[in-house]
Amino acid sequence: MELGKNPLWQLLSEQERSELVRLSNRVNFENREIIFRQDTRSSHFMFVEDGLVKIYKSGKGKKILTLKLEGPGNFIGSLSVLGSDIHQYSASSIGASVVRFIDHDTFVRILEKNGKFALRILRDLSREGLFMFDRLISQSQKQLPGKVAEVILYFAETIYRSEEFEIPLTREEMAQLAGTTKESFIRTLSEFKNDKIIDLEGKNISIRSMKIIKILNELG
Amino acid sequence: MELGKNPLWQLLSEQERSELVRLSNRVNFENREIIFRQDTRSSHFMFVEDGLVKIYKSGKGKKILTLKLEGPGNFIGSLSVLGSDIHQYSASSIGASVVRFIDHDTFVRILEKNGKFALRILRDLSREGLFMFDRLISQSQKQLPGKVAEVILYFAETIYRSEEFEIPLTREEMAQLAGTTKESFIRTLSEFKNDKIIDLEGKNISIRSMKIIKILNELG
DNA sequence: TTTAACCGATGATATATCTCATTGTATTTT
DNA sequence: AAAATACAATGAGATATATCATCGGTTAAA
Repeated sequence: MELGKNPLWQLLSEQERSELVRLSNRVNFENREIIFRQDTRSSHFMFVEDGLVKIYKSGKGKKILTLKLEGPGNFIGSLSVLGSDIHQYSASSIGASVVRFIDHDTFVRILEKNGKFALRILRDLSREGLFMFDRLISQSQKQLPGKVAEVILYFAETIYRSEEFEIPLTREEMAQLAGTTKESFIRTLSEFKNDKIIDLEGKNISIRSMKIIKILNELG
Repeated sequence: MELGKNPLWQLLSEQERSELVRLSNRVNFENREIIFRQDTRSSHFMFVEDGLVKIYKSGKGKKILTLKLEGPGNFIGSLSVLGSDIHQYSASSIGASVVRFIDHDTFVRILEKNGKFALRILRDLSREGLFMFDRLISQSQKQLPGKVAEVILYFAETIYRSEEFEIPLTREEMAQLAGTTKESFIRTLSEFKNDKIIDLEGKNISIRSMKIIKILNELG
């Protein structure tokens, strides 16, 4: 997802776009490499051009909560860059990824000059915020089967758009995405398997009854 | 907090401001009156000019989660207006309040034309998003004493800026703000009272040991 | 190659919090 | 003024999930 191939960038003038390219740079990340770390200064807007990125927040103790996975064509960390000087969460690469780092001042200058573009970013950010709210509310209100079903559905519908996929995360990371412990997550996954709701073999999941998954997700 | 007295509006030209005033209207709400309801169409930007407004989301069953209370000088529901056509949560008045309703198209037109203003809104929205994330994460990770301490601190520091205040909510509403049940909330409040962390008399709370409250809030 | 660390899985136990029930008081409705 | 509803408080019991422990298998390090 090169800069320029995304409809988002169509809102920029040729000059703005070239300025953006000139004053930004692409960075390659390997599996599990950290892209930015919570509590450090946020100085750049970041745009995922390729790969998959994990956005997570570390709480008290060693508790980690994964907020979302972000694929190509999306900004990461914008909320922190705009709303705070300090990153409020961390990001790391899942597999190899490519991220474009855009200088803060450059981007802000363009936002100020180009209202249509700013409005577009505003809408994207709002949608992202609403999505995260729903996820966090799920984590505080749903119980285990609902949480696990939600994670499975997240991979099936949002990330891979397929009912069969290989998860690039460990069980513990999946648990962090669901807002529970790895033991509880594993147990519930096993129950899903025993109940023939999914096929499970290592990191490969195949949904056998999308209907039940959806019901569990809805019911909580 | 009249429109025009807020630094936010200084970013608008005289013409833009008068257009905004002309195409918007102030509405008075009484105690517990609903301002907008989840799952209805979101057509207006709303700006709290006076009073206090409760933002909440109803989940499965009759579970309600209160996201935040919003006072004068703040927008409500912008996330939904920008990121969705449908309100993703509800708002109701706590006590009497005054809300300015701003026509969607008018506001968007100004946002598009005035990048500085759009950027300002973008920053406000980001800050608001980050704040809500923290609250929701608290609700999913903290346990009772931490949750209750957080709510007390919220009133003391954000809403009233005083260590002594009268809460305009019932115990049940406070519980919804903490993300727990009314029984659990009441019990924990009583413990705080017995442990002489707070003085409690009906809806009047006075913090006796801010230090302990803060520790409980931090520790979760 | 041996050792160590990580990962997935499962059992036993502990515990925090929800649910249900009751009671008194305050507030609102009739 | 009486009845009905809402609210605050507290107890007993149920339950979901976290925590702790273990164990085989795999991967990475020494």
